[in-house]
Formats: sequence, structure tokens, C-alpha cells
Amino acid sequence: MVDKVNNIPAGPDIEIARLIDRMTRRIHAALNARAAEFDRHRVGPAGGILLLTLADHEPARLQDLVRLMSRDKGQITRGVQALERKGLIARRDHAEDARVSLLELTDEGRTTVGELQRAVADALDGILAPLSAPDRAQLKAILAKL
Amino acid sequence: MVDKVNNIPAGPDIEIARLIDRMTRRIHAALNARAAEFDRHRVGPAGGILLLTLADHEPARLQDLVRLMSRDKGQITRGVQALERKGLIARRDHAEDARVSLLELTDEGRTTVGELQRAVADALDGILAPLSAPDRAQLKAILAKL
DNA sequence: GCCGATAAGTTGACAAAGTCAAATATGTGA
DNA sequence: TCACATATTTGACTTTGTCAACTTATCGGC
Repeated sequence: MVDKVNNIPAGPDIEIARLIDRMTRRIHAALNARAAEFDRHRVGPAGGILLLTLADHEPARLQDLVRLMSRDKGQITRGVQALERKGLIARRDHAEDARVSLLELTDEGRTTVGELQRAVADALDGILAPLSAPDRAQLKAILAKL
Repeated sequence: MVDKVNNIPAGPDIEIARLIDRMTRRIHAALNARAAEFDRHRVGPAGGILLLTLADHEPARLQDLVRLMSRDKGQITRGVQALERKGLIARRDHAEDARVSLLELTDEGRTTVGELQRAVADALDGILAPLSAPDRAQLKAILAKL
């Protein structure tokens, strides 16, 4: 593809950005549409991703989530506080460094994560339907390289 | 990969969602960090995507952008208004349907699009660096199927 | 031609996310 | 001990996103 405006061979990359944007939105819309069915605790998209991420990296420090989720540390702080208030996450102190607190899921949090995982898997299944199994594997492999 | 919590073979799909989220954020961050260098009109991310999309589908009706960008129509309305005020977009009436207005880039808008394209291409180039050319092509092809 | 249903845009009121800088409390190394 | 780096928190603010109501217009019958 060629840059229509300046005839620079911009390559397909800029198109990739738009496709990614669109896909993000589709996932978001699909989940949002059914949120009432599974988001009992009203954790929302932000809280949901936080829980899913924590589930895979437990126990994690706040800073880990900042890195893993590429979000502002203030956002994570507040996101964690909200989930703590709902009883889905608990903290404990780090043995050697008093500055950090380690985050873990509570039992209720773990249950919630299970529900979220099912919901996300379902939603993605619909969205990724046009892809063959090898395509999906390939997509994941390529994204994982980044 | 297996669901740690419930031992459900959730498959790689849920991981894809997280990878997509991460990539979105990286693109955003990369562009945001250098926005001062190219975003003379302060169109921001939203305005930027709108301009880029319009550039590829000119002339477009507002509804087209809603569909192409998967955004709320109210958002598009306001986004267009903002870009109109900055003189980057112009409207004209649709010949057969008085309800729709057709959107086009102004000359200044076209210049801006060129700058944005360069910036996005640069940013993506950095982010996609770990991928081989065939990988990039494949990624784009797979995303395009969705 | 008139009517109800529908579509394109617009607007308003809010809720949710993201950005940025400053502040607090701890660790670390010269 | 002192300068400096790190982890987390907080505050103020901007940008996006969501939802529903509302205005014009078009369309398909009748």
C-alpha cells in the first residue's frame, strides 16, 4: 500500500495500527454488551484486565502490574484500591522491602477471575471466528514477539 | 496454555486479548511521547485516527466513520466538529439525501495527515522491529480477516 | 399526498480512563 | 549520614466513552 498523500511507501504498518484499534474496540464492545451477565462486582474493563493479569502473576507487586499492563502507576494504585474494597484482592507486606505490598486474589477474586476468563474467551471466540486454528496460533505467536 | 484457576483449557485466545491491549498501549505511548513534534494542531489521538481514516475513505459521511472506527456517533460528531474548527475538515451536502453531510479534508488537513502518517509509521516501525517482513505481512493479513 | 417507522446527525449529562506532577516513605551506595 | 533512586499514593485535570433524548429527512405503504 502506498501513502495516498505523499506517495511515500509507508508500508502496511500504519494499516496494522488501525486494525489493532478496531479489534480492541470490538473486544471491548462485545464484552461491554454482556457485562451485565458476568460482571457481578462491576469491576469494569479496567478492573477486569487487572484481575486477569494478577491471576497470571500472583503474587505481584503494584509495579509489576504497571509494567505488565503498560498503565500509569496512579491508575494501578486506584484500580487496586477499588478491587480491594470489593474484596477481590488482598495485600500483604513484602518481607524485605517495606515499600512494596504484594497483591493476591482472594477466594472471591479467584471465582471472579474464572467468570471473567469464560466471558473473555466467549467474546473472543466470536470475534476470532473467521480465523482458522493455525491463524489464531500464528497471530498469538507474532504478537508475543512484541 | 491452561486456565490456572479452573483448569479449563481456555486456549490461547484470552492471551491474544491481553497482547492486543498491550500493543495498543505501546502504540499510544510511543505517539504520545512525541506528540509535541508532529501534532501541531493538537488533534490528539482521537482526532488523528479520525483524520487518517477519513484520508482513506474520502469523501465519507459521518456514519461511515462511525462504522469504520467503531465509535459512538456522538463521539464522531464532536470529533468532526473539532477538526472543522481547526480547518482540517470541510463538509458539503449530499446531493440526494439532505440528512447526510459529506466530509473531506482541507488542504491543511491533507498536510496534517501526511505528518501523522509519517509519525505513526515511525512509531510502528520501532514497535514492530522484532518482526520480520513476512511476519508483519502475516500479521496484517490475519488482522484484516477480522 | 399523508403516516408511521427508520436513519443521519446533534446534543446533553455523566462515568470511566488516562496524564502529569508533587508528596511520602523506604532502600542504597559512597 | 547524605544524596539519590524506588514504590506507592494522591490531587487536579483532560480526554474518551456511554446512553438516551431530540431534530430533520427519507422511505414504504396506503
